[in-house]
Parts: sequence; C-alpha cells; structure tokens
Amino acid sequence: MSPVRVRFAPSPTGFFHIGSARTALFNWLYARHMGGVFILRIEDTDKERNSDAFLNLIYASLNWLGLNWDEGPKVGGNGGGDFGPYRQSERGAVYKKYVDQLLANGRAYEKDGAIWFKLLGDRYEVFDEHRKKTVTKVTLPPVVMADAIRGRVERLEDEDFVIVRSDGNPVFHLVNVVDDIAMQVTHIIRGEDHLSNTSKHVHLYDGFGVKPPAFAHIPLILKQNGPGKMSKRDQGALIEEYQRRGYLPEALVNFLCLLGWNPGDDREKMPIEEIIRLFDLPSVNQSNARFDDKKLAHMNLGYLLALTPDDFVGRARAYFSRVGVSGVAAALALAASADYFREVMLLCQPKIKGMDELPTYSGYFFNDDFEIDPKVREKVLGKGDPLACWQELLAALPTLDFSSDLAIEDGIKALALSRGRGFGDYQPVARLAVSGMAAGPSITGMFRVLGRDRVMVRMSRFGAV
RNA sequence: GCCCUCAUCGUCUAUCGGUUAGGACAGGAGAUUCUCAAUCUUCAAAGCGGGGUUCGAUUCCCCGUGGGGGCACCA
Repeated sequence: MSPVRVRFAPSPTGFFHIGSARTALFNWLYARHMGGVFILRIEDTDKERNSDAFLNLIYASLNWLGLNWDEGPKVGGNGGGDFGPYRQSERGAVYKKYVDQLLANGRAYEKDGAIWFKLLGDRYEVFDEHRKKTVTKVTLPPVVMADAIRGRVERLEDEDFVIVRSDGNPVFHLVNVVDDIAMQVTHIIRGEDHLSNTSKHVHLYDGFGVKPPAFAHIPLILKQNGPGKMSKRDQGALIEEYQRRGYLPEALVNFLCLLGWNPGDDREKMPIEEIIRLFDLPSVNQSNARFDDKKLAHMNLGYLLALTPDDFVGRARAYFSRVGVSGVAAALALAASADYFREVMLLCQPKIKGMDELPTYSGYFFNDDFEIDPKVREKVLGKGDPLACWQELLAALPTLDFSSDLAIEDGIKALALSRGRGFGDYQPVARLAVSGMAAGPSITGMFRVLGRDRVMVRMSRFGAV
C-alpha cells in the first residue's frame, strides 16, 4: 500500500487564521497518525493579492504551532522533497503540460481567449435567473463522492468551466488538481467550504485519467458572535494574536483538536502524542463548531499551571523579551538577575491566567517606583485600623524571620496574636504598601522574594505619602 | 433563486435502538483562603417540529424548519 500523503495548501493573501490552522492541524495529525507525509504547498497564483509578509506569516505560524512539514518550501528545518517546486507561482510549466494533455485528448477547448474544461454529454442552452444570462449546460450524471467524514455525497456539475484565464493564468481548480496528482497526494483534507468544488475536481481527475484521491471535508469554525463562519476579520481569529499574547501553542493546538474532533471519551487536555495516536478521519464531526475563547483560555490555563518551573521561567523570559522593547516593566524584568527573575516568576505562575498578565502582575517586583492605585488605597485605608497595623508591622520587620514563607507567616501571626488581631488585618495594607495593588501572590511569598530591605523601604515610604 | 451540507444543555461534545441522556467551558451556590485567582463540592441547563420504521427511538427513513457552505476568467 502506498504511503499516505496529505497537503496543506494555503494562499498568502491574508493573515493566517484559526480555520486555516485547524485545517493544517488535521492534515498534520492524519499524516503523523498514519506515518505519512505532510506537504506544504503555497497556492500563490493570485498575483494581485499575494504578499511575502503573508507568506512568512504562514511559515512562522505553522512553526509556532509545531506543525512541521516534510515536503514543501525549505524554511528552517522544514521542507524539501522530490515533488517541487512547492510554490505554484513556480510551477507554470507543469500546468502547461497538463493543460496540453487535456487539449490533446479533447477534454479542454479554447473560447473567448480562455481555456475551458469540457464535460462529456449533450449540450443545451438555458436562461439562468440568478446570474441573469443564458448559459450552456451539459446533460450528464451527477458526480458521486465518497467523503471520509460525510459519507456519500452526490452533486451535479453541469457546466463547462474555465481552467486557464484569458490572461494565461491557470485557475485554482486546475492547479489544485494538477498539483495533487503531480505530488501524489492520497488524501485531501480541507474545509467544508470546498465540498461544492469537489465535483469539478473529480471531473478534472477524470479528464486526466487519474483516480481521485480520498476526500475528507472537515466542518467549519463559526464565529463566536453573530452569523457565519470565522474569517480573518473576526475577533480572535488570528494565530498571530495568540502568539503575541503569549498563549501556549500546545494549548491552542489542543483546543483546536477538540473543535470538530474528540477522542471518543471525556478526555480533553491531552498530550499531542496521544492525540496523534487516536486521531482518525471517521471520528471527525460533521457539524460546524462555534469558536469559544473562554474555553481556549481555560485550556491555556491548564497548560500554564502544568509547566515545569524551568519551562515556565524560560517561556516567561521569552515573552518578556518579545514585549521588552515596548514595555518598561518588561525591560526592568529582563534587567533583573536570573535568580530573582526566576523567583518572581514562580511566585506568579500559579496565579496568572496568561503570559500577557505577567508584566503588569509582576511589575512592582522589578520597579521600585511602582504606582499605588488610588482606588485600592482608598478602599484599604477605609476598612479596619490599617494605619495602626501598618505601624505595628513596620516596627516588627527588623526582627521578622524572612527565611521562608512559613517563617514570615508565623512571624506575622505572632504579631497579630500579641495585638489581638488576625493575619488578615495586616495583609491588605502590607500588600498595598509593598505592591500598590489589590491582588497578587501571597503576601508571605511576596515578602520573601522581595527581601527584608526592599520590604522595609517600601513600607517606610508608604507612611511618608 | 439553485445546489451541497449539518442539527443533543448558552458553547464544545459523549451516546454507534433500550442510559436517571454523561463530561467540559461559561453561569449560580457553597467550601477553602492573607488579596485575587486556582482548587474542591454542588445547582441549573439539551435530544428543532411533524410524520413514519420498530416491542422500543436522541439514535434509522421522509418532509418541514433552522444553521452553514457554494453557485467567478478569487483561492
């Protein structure tokens, strides 16, 4: 049996979005599951709308998601292969050869300067109400497709169609089929929006005398709010955005897998190896799925909490590096010692919901000139006996044991006991004085990481304001 | 308008003729707690409608309805 060869064939005419990513992902999963080949083919025949920036975005996004391609343009460690070139703009000669074949065997003809594919059957004219013009139709049986996800699909294709434009450029249907033949693609996994095109494609395969590959049309991702499928203009649609916001790619991939597929049981958060092992075409859903950013965020949190300390700190540093140029907090964080940075990050890991919270959440650890939120100040000072607590705590700091969170907690509790208070009486004002914020890591951890000197300075300064 | 396609909680989904219709996210309540989260417990929440087939339909078939996609010398 010949090995499975699948391809992802994006066109560099816009930002790389969720829908494309999932199509790429399902192709990649199937290839990996079957031990086959994942091909990246760039469909850049639309000269007007192509751009190198979008092309590079495709490479960058696939890399970020971990969807490495075995054949395709050589980028990083990816690509190569014996069926290139893998950019359609460089395959003109191939298309010409195939078109000539059609012309020679009578399955294509010229009209109005363009080349049309010829359907086999009797022709008749009819007025098309929708398009407001007379069209020539062909009497022939419908195309029957065996879709791996949808089962049997039947559709009548009864009009000849253009395969090469009058300007000499081949159209999508032609190049798509030619390349799938030339690159020996065995399974075409693509969005359901292509289902109606498939009848044309099957006729083309027939014209070339080639048995069509297997088709698998995956359901579409619907936009979170409002009607219709998700497009690159919709909120949360761009892969780039998740990358920028510090989402973990493995979380996004896991989430995307669950949009239209499931392992057959209740499991959701799964390592990619397990997903590869279980993934298969028949288990892909048939109905469209609505995008849900809350669930994605939850998935991201799950992965975030599960990161090992070293991994988390490394990724946090990478995130700070990326935003560093534009953020003061990030720049200061990067300037701190590696040990201190690590301690701060590990304090924050269990508390944040995403990497993008890190600069704000941890800013005061690195910046002594942090601002005190006036609203928080008002709230904290308006409750209980905060100033007395502040003074008592300040006085106790020089002798407080800073050796561990527990020691700090015991120390403050002892103080509280001696004054007839509770730990909770000191916490709000201490947090305000030391961080300026209403929420954050445990006050004991915060004290320990900042160290006695910094805590003292901040506590003292608080009274002066 | 024509063609294709889909249909279980608000959302993602399990069920492959017989279940108290399960899980997850979101939402409500409670527990825990030094803030905020997280976590744990818990509550509420679904088979689009109508016909069949069958001893029995969420499940199979048909018709409606609703959603989605397509109908170019775009991809």
